[in-house]
Amino acid sequence: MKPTQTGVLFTEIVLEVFKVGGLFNGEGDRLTKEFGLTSSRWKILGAVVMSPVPLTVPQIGRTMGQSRQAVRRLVDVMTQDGLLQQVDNPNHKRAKYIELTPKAKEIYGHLDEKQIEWADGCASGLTKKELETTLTVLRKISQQIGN
Amino acid sequence: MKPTQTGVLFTEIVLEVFKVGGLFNGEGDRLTKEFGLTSSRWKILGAVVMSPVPLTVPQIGRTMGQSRQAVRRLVDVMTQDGLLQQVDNPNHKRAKYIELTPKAKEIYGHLDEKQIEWADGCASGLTKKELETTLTVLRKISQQIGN
DNA sequence: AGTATTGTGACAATATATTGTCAATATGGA
DNA sequence: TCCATATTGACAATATATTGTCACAATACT
Repeated sequence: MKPTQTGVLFTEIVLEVFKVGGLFNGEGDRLTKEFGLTSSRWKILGAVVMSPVPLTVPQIGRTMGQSRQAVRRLVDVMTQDGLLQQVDNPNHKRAKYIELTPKAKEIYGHLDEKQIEWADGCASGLTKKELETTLTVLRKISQQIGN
Repeated sequence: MKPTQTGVLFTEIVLEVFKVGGLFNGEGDRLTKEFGLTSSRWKILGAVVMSPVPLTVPQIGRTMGQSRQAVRRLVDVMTQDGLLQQVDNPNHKRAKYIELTPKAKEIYGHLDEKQIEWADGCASGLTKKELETTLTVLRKISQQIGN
């Protein structure tokens, strides 16, 4: 079987996504270091902050495209570290709602500032249209694969 | 500080890259399962196959945007499994060249077939132009962050 | 109501990956 | 040549993440 033109392009995108993902993780670690966080823990905070409704651990996992066990572990560590609270969920006896502590909210605010500067820097040299197309394509891929 | 329009877009792309990366990894694991491989090990094979010149472990790492230690570990395991050979490098006493064994070459061929079908499926519904823009943007990001 | 299916926490095993350190090897420049 | 710097393998510690299993809780369906 011969690859189609778009198929080849797609393969190259896959490899580049892996690479860029690794680089983003490194950048996230760098930005969060002064607050004693990591890229992964920051992402947990982000998922909780962004959601309009309170989230449980498995829901955070689904938002991030990760297993509930991976999120479970991070949430437990971050609860120990005084960044998250697990509060009762009236709709479910076992699955608690996850909330940021005041300490975490403050840190998240600082990080948001830094992240905005960083993102602006990264996005310079790229047009709005290019970025929109990229986001659209990535989201379509995400949906197609299964989410 | 207020985020720029492109900055916000960029942030969304970051999150989507993480998600899609995870999904790609899952797909890679699925495709390679019947050959006893994983996504990560397949990527090692790909890096070696694609390169026009023989590569050392750290060079594979740089190609993939990964630490040499991560690649080192996989290469050692795969050598044990009879997939890779580490041959003398006339230019360096310690850093050997990494080669595929015949067994690995055969598996890689089969995987390439499967991957082409998969990529074609994923790319359907996306135009060539969209994919090209996406690849270009991701590569620019990769370069900008530092690679 | 009763039952089958799904979702969840807890726990364990394993895979993947980064960071750090040290000694040996290369490399580039005075 | 000599020396400072960078690269590499070896080893260790730690972080991240998936898969699997089990018991319990919630849900859907009859």
